[in-house]
Amino acid sequence: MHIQPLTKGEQTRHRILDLAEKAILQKGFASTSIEELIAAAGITKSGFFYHFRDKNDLARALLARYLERDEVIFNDLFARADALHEDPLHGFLVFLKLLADLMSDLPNGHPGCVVASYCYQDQLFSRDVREMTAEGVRIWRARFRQRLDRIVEKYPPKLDVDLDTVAHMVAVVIDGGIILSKNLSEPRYLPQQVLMFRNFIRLLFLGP
Amino acid sequence: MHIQPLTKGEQTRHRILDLAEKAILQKGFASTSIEELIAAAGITKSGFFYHFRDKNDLARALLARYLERDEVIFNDLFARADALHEDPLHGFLVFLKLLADLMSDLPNGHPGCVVASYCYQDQLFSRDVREMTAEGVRIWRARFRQRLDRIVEKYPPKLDVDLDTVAHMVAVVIDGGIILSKNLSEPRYLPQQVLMFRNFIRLLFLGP
DNA sequence: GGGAAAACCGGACTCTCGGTACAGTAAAAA
DNA sequence: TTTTTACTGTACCGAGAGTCCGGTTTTCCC
Repeated sequence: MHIQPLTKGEQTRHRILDLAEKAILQKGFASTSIEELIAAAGITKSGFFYHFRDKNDLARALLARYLERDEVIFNDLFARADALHEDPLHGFLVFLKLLADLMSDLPNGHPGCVVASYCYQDQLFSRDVREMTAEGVRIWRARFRQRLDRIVEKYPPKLDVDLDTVAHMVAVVIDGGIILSKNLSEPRYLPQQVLMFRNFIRLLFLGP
Repeated sequence: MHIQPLTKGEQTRHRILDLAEKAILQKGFASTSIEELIAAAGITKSGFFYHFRDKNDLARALLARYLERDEVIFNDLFARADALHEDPLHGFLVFLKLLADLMSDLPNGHPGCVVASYCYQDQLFSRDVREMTAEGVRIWRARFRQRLDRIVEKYPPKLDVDLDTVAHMVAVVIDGGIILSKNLSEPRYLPQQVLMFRNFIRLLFLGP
């Protein structure tokens, strides 16, 4: 797997997406103007519309890139965790620790979740974009559900719980933690929440 | 405590706020136009600006009302829970059950959290509005922290946890659960998350 | 180095939105 | 009845949003 160089067009496209993502996570999609993006990117309006059909197309591209990156990040974290621990439960616990570490390392705190941001403005987007966010959440659930299935084979849970709900909770804690951190301007709250969820997993499968 | 009748002006003001809240939770603040609100409320633009100085003032009033209502709802739930159980831990567990029930009873699912909605568009609001959201979260934390302090006196936790982080987690689970439910259009996921958090509290203070 | 495709530029056009100003009026409260 | 309260009506403005088209430069590839 080698990295192929980006064409000039792809570079510009990524530059626009970077600027758009930052702006959208702070002001929302509607109040992020195309004009401000092209001004910051150093291109003209026509240049923008060469890359994106319309504003909704920008939203779609942004979300697609965000979901792809998430996939890469989580695959990497799981791979690193699995390399350290063969046991499914302890692998998962290590993963959560790595995740919390990753979030602690973000200097200005987590910039925000595009999916969460879209969810409070979903009427702005076309149906296919909304379906993308839903599909993204389902993929998350499936990924963690798979891990949990392997855990319960070896560690019967101390309480009778629905594993899909536990799998959902990963996303819930992250999205809720981001909101908490943003609201109180305290980046450390997010990793704290992840570690508290980790405590829950420990208690649930391992006990005190 | 008796309810005093609303003046006509207060009725209109509330009607505007109702419409604004619903719209803002679906489209975001920026794309909720004053024009659409007055059309739906059956008043004119002048009527709107009689009640609110500008759009930011609308945002402030909306948030203030939301926080006040939250306070009333949670006071009521705690009062009902405390009436059933004197014990702090079991009172808290009953509270969480009542909260989950309340959320299950919302026919179209939870409409959304104004604080969470504002958080992904905070650059749109004046400093005082942002400070209000932060203060709202702090009040939440203080409320739950107080309960947890009373619990630990009687039930030493099975793990060494920071109680502020546990207190934060109530808001985290609710805000994250709302996002989950909205994204997958499945209202039941939110109460499920609350009950899963309840499981965590049980395991933490009571054990399996 | 030449041609084709990719990557943009310039500018114009239409719409909506937030906000202002101000004069007047109906209805409710005192 | 008088005085607030709660609006209506109209007219206006500047800013900015999204869109479109015809042209021009830049880059890539042979």
